[in-house]
Amino acid sequence: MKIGELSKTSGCSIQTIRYYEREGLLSDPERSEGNFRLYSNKALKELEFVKHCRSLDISLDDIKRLIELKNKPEESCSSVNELIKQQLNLVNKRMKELKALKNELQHMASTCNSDNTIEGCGIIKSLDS
Amino acid sequence: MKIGELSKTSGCSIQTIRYYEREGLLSDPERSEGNFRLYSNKALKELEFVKHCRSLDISLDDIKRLIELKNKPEESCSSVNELIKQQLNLVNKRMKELKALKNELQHMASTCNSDNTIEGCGIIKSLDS
DNA sequence: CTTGACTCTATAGTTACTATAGGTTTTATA
DNA sequence: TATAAAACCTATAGTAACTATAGAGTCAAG
Repeated sequence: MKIGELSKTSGCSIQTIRYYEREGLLSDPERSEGNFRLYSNKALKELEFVKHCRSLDISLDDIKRLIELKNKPEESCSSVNELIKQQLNLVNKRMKELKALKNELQHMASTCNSDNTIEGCGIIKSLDS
Repeated sequence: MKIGELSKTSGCSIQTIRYYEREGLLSDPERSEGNFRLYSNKALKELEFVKHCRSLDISLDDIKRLIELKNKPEESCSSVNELIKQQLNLVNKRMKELKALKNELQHMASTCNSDNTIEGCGIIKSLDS
């Protein structure tokens, strides 16, 4: 299939597919006589792997590492595990931050009386302090 | 005070301060004879306002809007309230995403037996599906 | 009067894409 | 068969919010 079809099947934009290729996350596809990219089902699988990783917010660099590891099936998977754990740490950290953030925003919103002028607005006041 | 001192007092890097100035979030400071930026306490307050907003993940564009609103003390503060509510929505949305993400990552981590080879690694398997 | 710390501007790099310009190839229609 | 439209190509620039660098000027201390 050509890139347009791969794009529709995978849900990745054409530009993103070409970008992943440039970044070395997808293997170089065959080319038609007119230099169009030609993809197999294997290529679709590769792309879906990347997509799945991205949906877990794994960075492109880390995805590259995972792909390399995938290609060494005899090695220990402890590095894969390590990577996932680190990702989990990142997520946990970000969640904590977001919780604190949510609390402050909620508190701020509660201090606003919409009939007020900005002069007396509790939100602006709390941002000022 | 000069930019170095402002940087230390505020905890913002010198580059960030200059960047905020370029972006119109800080008013243009006085300059010394040798063209060094000279800041007052008012400037420090301005910077702290921006910093506080950023700690709430409010975008620079939105901060600009808040600053404009701050300078119209007689207007209704409903737009300020609206902005904060939208910010809260963003945060809530992101938190939901992160929760889903965390669940999947945790599940994945649990399928890994560190003594395994990558061949049999549950993490890679679930990323593949 | 020189050294070193500080500051200046302008520019490029970061992440993960998205968008555009300008050109080629393929496919569909007249 | 001619041509127009759709799909594709590469290369480059833009996005957010900074951070880092190069190369130069300024200022205080010894």
